[in-house]
Amino acid sequence: MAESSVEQNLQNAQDTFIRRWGEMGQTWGINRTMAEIHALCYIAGQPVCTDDVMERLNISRGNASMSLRALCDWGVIRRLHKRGERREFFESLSDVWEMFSIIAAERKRREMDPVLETIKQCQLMLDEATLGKTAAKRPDVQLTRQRLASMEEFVEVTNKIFQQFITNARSGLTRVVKVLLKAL
Amino acid sequence: MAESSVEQNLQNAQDTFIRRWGEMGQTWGINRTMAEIHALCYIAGQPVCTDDVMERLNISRGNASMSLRALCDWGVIRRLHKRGERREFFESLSDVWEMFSIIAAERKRREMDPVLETIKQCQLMLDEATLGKTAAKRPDVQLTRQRLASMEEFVEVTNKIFQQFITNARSGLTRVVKVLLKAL
DNA sequence: CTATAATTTCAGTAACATCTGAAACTCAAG
DNA sequence: CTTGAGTTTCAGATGTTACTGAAATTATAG
Repeated sequence: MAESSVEQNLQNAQDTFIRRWGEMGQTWGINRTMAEIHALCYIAGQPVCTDDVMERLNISRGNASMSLRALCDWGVIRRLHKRGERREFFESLSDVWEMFSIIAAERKRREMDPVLETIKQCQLMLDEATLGKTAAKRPDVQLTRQRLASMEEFVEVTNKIFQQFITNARSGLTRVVKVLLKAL
Repeated sequence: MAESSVEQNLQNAQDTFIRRWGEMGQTWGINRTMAEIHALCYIAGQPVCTDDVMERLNISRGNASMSLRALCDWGVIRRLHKRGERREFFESLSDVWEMFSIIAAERKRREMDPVLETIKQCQLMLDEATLGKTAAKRPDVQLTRQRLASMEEFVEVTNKIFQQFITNARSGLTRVVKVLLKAL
């Protein structure tokens, strides 16, 4: 096969992947462009510069700059200086598990922890010390307390699972996964 | 404590929970209002009608109607007729694990499965049969193939874990979780 | 059938998120 | 210092999603 055609096939395969990753990101609350930039850095497998991103995804310099910064803040890509180059380059982490772990940690901190705190707070509003013994026994109060407790248990367990993935990302994640899968 | 005050405390605790749940939903790609309606149905612990939802969350009839329907479509709340009542009521599933499992199943189907399919498709574009033996050996092609493979493995494993949660939601989820937690 | 309660639909609007492009800034080399 | 490649910032434009309210539809009771 001719050189140029190979080039094109490669480009094609990468673009297909990038698009899909962007779509998925969107439904998980990450904006399409950011997800696409990340996918590009990942699939390229080598450092890319701002202009690469702009051309490849057809976006403005401003957008590229802001999104690249945000991805660096998340920690899923890294800034990289090349000797004798004025431009900055960016490269993705190569370990998918590590990327996942970084994202999971952040989302746990930002979303699950606050929910847990809120539930505890709600429970406090409805305990005997606040309402008095008689009021705390009302069926409607009991019901709400029970639902809060179930939800708390759920979030608590999910939290622990997340935590395990996070702390085991680098070294023994495969072990964790294997245990889980074998047990099922 | 006076009756009215108890009422108010209960309302307050519920509202706090509802708000937080709505905020969390938003960052997970579920719109705030839908998440809030679901939270209301869940925390109320008893059937609520459209007007309850409208008053409690201060939204229009149209919005309430559409969102309630969507939640029914998801399967996390159910329509309910009361004898001699013209209005329709809605109640949430009470088992948090079951709700999670329903949502997980749907998201797996809608988001993870297509990603897997796309990755396989990309790999096909870059295999020997398509590119020829020489081209397939180019370092850039090899690199992309390697990255696709890593990502595929990750999604595949995640998929299996999801699947296990889904199929074990009703009966033995606690077992699954226990095994996982003990192993960590 | 008619009257009426409840629900659904949807066009228009409001609110929000994202993106652009140009100006301001940074910094290394001369 | 000056120059210019490279980067960042942000006001305004654009695009997207969510919401309202009123009209159309459906369902129930008499």
